[in-house]
Amino acid sequence: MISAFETYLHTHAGLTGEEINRISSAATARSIRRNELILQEGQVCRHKTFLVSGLLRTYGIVADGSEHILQFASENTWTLDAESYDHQKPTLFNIAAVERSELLQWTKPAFDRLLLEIPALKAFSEQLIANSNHRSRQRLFTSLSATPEEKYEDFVRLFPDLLARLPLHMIAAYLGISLKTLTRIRHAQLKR
Amino acid sequence: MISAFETYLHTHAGLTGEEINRISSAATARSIRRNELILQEGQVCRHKTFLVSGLLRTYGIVADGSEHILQFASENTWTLDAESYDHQKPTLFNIAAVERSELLQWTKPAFDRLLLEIPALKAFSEQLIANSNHRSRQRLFTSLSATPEEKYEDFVRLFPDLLARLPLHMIAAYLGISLKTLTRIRHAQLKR
DNA sequence: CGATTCTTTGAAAACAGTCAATCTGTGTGG
DNA sequence: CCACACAGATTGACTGTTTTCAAAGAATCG
Repeated sequence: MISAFETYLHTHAGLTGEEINRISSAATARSIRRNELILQEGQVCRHKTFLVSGLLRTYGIVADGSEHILQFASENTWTLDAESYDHQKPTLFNIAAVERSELLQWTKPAFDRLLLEIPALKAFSEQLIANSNHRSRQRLFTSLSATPEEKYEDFVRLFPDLLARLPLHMIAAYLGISLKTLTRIRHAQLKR
Repeated sequence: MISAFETYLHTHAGLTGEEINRISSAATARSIRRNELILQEGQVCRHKTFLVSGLLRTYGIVADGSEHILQFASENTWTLDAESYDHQKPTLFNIAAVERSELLQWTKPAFDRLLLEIPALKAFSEQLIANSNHRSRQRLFTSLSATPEEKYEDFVRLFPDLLARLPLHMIAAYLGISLKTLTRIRHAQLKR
């Protein structure tokens, strides 16, 4: 489990073996079951999480009880609620496992220390943040401008691998459309 | 015009006078008229821009010709297309003046040098990026979960000062609703 | 002051959402 | 190993809202 992470760091961040060891050994491994929460509304996000295997979703619940999904995270990606983590204040969102998942986690003090000690990790981190912002900006634009059908096609294009792993109601909650509309779209596409 | 910027840096970034001078003197001042573009789809975003006065909007145009607004920037805020700026590649968006505006601009090489030379500026920069990400995540969530009426109320709450400065069709393009719906909402609220 | 831009309104059509029932497949516990 | 329960998917009928198209009046910019 650690080794999958080390391979990831090696190929994506270009760190030295010694640096990678330092980062790995500061992590705690953890395994969670389907539907288990790693962050709950009202709590403070105390860890940075790397997903070795499995699938997580970040979602919020509004007044009428409906769930809306901000993000999916799958193998070899990171997840957290940045706002809550950065300022160590209560979050508005939840992070839960869609599938049984294997995680590595760092507390904020531990990771902050690593960032100071390892400039290349800091640089890699900034790059990840920039990517994540870019994606969220892109998604906001789609959310503003696309029809439900285009949103679905976009999703299929961007996350072909997630399609089979997610129940449709979660895809609908991610796209901001109703489950009914999503089934209608899929039905219409079969005819093509 | 420079002095308004220096006051801003002084109160928000906590830099020394010498650092502030260095930053100011690397900037180019520029004044633009209503509807003038400072970035156009297909171009590379070559500058980081600070808005001394006025109002800008960042928008994209989709296949059917409709305009969707990602962001407004007003006095004492920064604007650019980060994706295009970071990688110096063509942008998908446009940035145009809603009102006559006064800008300060830095080229990427110039600003990158400042970031290296002035660690406090780097830190301040990271903070601005984090804030902007947080806002865009928040907005994505609203866009997914709120009704048109809630979106409008949110906008009024967040940007009370912009309300009178923007034509309604731009507010609608920002909220992702039709102009007709926006007028309906406003009409309904008068009755309360 | 003239021209453009902006706002409001109406009528009609399109679309997505809600509610409710049924069907399917999967997995768990007996 | 089977039966049952449960989560997920699909469908139908209906409702309500939003959009589209179009026109006219109001306000604002240059």
